[in-house]
Amino acid sequence: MPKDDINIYKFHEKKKRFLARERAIINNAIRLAKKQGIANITISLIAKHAGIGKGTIYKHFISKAEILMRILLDYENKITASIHLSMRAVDRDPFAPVHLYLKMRLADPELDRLTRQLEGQLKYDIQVAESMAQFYALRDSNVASINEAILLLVKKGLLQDAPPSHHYFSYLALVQGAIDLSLVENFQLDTDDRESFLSFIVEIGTTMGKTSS
Amino acid sequence: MPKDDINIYKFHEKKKRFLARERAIINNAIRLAKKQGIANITISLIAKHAGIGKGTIYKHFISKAEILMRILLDYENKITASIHLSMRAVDRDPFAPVHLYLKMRLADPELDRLTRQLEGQLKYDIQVAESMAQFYALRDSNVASINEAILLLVKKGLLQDAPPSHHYFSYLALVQGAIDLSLVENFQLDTDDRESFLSFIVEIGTTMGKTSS
Amino acid sequence: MPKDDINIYKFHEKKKRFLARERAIINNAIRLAKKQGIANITISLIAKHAGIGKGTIYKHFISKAEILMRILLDYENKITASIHLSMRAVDRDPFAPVHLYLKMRLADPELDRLTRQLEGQLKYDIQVAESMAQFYALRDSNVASINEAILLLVKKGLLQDAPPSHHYFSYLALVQGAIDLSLVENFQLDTDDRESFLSFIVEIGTTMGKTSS
Amino acid sequence: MPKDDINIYKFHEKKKRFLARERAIINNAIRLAKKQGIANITISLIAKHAGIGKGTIYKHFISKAEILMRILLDYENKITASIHLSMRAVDRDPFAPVHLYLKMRLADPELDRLTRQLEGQLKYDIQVAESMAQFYALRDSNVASINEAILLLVKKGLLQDAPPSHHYFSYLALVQGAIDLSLVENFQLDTDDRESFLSFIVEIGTTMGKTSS
DNA sequence: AATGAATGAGTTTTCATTCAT
DNA sequence: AATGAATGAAAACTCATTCAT
Repeated sequence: MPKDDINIYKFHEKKKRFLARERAIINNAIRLAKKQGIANITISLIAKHAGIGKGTIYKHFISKAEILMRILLDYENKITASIHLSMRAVDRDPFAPVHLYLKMRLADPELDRLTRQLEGQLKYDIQVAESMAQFYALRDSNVASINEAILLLVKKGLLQDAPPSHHYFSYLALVQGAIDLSLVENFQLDTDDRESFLSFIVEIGTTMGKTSS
Repeated sequence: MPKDDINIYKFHEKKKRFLARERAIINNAIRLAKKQGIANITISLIAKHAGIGKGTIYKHFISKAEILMRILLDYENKITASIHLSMRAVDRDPFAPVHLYLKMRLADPELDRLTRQLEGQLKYDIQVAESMAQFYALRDSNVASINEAILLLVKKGLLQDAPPSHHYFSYLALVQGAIDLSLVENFQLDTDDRESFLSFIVEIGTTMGKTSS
Repeated sequence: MPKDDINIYKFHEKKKRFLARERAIINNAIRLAKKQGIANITISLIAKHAGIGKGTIYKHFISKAEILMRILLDYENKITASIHLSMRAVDRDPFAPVHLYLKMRLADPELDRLTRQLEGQLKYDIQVAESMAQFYALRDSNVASINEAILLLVKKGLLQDAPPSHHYFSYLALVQGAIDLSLVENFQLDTDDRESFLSFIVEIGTTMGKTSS
Repeated sequence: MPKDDINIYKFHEKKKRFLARERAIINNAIRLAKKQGIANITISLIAKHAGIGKGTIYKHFISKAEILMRILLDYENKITASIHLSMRAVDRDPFAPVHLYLKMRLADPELDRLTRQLEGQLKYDIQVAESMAQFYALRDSNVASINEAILLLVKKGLLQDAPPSHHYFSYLALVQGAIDLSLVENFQLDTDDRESFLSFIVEIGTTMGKTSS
């Protein structure tokens, strides 16, 4: 192997390791926040669980808020990507965007709830104001996409004629509530129950408001 | 007025002022937590907003966690009282407990959400473990009461025959989700919309699953 | 009873109660300090145990340090009085001052040790600097008295001819050490042992250095 | 120097500096406690005098009580080590353990007294209960060792036949008392006097109770 | 005169962030 | 580039002292 190739190879290896570490930070932050609450995680803790030094985290993120912000953005980005993907299938299945959106949100209920808590916390943090604006823009666009998809369903006579926001909000309320509910301890939902309960909600969510034609 | 009566009067005045301050602490804690997130409130801040000294707060609560705990318990107690009251009206209106419960939860959506966040945080705090157990007991009893009321409705043929928990969870999911949703900024719900949206949810909530007889 | 006499009586009653309260404060402060260490007593605690309000304590003492100071001074005063008394008996029993002094110190070992700790603490407190000076003057005079008594014993040939301070210091070292020792837990001295041990020390103390004539 | 060796060297350097800082914390805590009383030292003060930040102290000790505890344990450990060492010399000099023990205790009278005050304070601190148990175990073993040495002396006819605890307690009483005495200001002992006084006490201590053979 | 609620200065402790190695 | 020891701002909490009743 020529020397340059070796260097390029090494460079890519390095980059890969760097990115892997970044993921490790995020993933452990998420895991710990899920397990013991946002209020109880520290940079030290994340570093230890990610198997790296505390200082290294600051090579990847300029602040703790930035990490939390990143979790929020990653989540919304993933949903955005999924919506865009489903848009292409809208001809074959007009329900695809709505359906996929609901599925995405319910796929990891703990993460979904975590992000809502994060949003509530970071909203007041001037440090990440810019990223927050970006996040809101992203979500607005997602809402707009969903509304657009709903409008299409109404036009096709597949949904009752009502403002899209009505439909959207109803879905969302049910889904979001179901998520929170499924996560509260002491509600005697064992793992099986929880899964079936969430499936049941998806079912209701995707038929709610459908014209009975 | 005899001297003793004056003293009794003064004593009650003092007690009243003491309790008023306690309320001021709680209310300001709630107000601030609603406004800027649980993560961003401090004892100093609460004291300043309640117009009292930092030390005074510790005459009423032994720790910060105790204040948060109190908010949680007060809320659940209020709901408990309301349920017990509605139980008496169950002969005239079998839907009363369910209906009142939903109304209570939706009466102050921000507070409702706050309590759920508090629950998530205090769950891991050994300091208030005992109070937490008390809270869970309280809630369990409330859930049991609602389930009982639902069972009655099923027996009377007013609700579909399904496990009470199914009905209860569905209500809850919708209500809770609607609360969170109504509170998220950028969802372009102005005050009027929000009110009508929540009324709409109560409507759905109390008819959902009703037999079409 | 004439009105004036009633008033005088009342006045004395009041004064008596006032003084009793003062004693209650001091005694409880001592009791608590003995029981749980100087570092762990608060004004609130003393007030509660004395059965009075916190504020009342400040009618008697201008500060917490003043209370501690008072304990110190009371103790030294008591010793002073005792020495002065024994001085009168010096003709009949030339050992009386020395003997009584040692007995006084060993009468309440816990209190004796407490006062030595107090001295170590109050020494640095500017607030009570004046009282501290008074305390030191008192003690100096006591030391002088004892030395004088020792000198007499030497002159009478009842003690070895050595500087009085030598004798005094030896007594003191033994006594003080015995006190501390008798108070340290884990030294397996039950109450009986302790009493006999302290008596043994008095014995040694009063014979140490005696001429064997 | 090979790269690895450099790293090992650096690692040791770091570790050494870390330990040096720990010593600096302890030593300054001791110095300040001696100078102005335990009651008057704060973490801030220790940090300032050790030339480090407040937070750094908490890298070494989990609480203030832990620092004080450490002083206590260090002292008792040092004595333990010394006793064990002297045990080996017991054949040549049967008085060695007793003598060395007395010398150790008198070597730094201020520290000795400080530790006794610390013991009195930490006894009531639940936070360090475990370490306190360790401390008591250590001391019990030391007392046992000394008693053993005394028993040997009695058997050899070098000490009067009395329970070892009698001898031990007498030594201790004298030594401890001498320490406290030598530290009390206003007892007009200048540095020279103090030294000679303590030597005199060691002298008495090691001959006290000796059979006059 | 007695009280104890109120106070805030001062303390301990935490933890995000920096930076020398 | 990675580290973790060091930092100090900021938080929770304590308690001697004040003062209105």
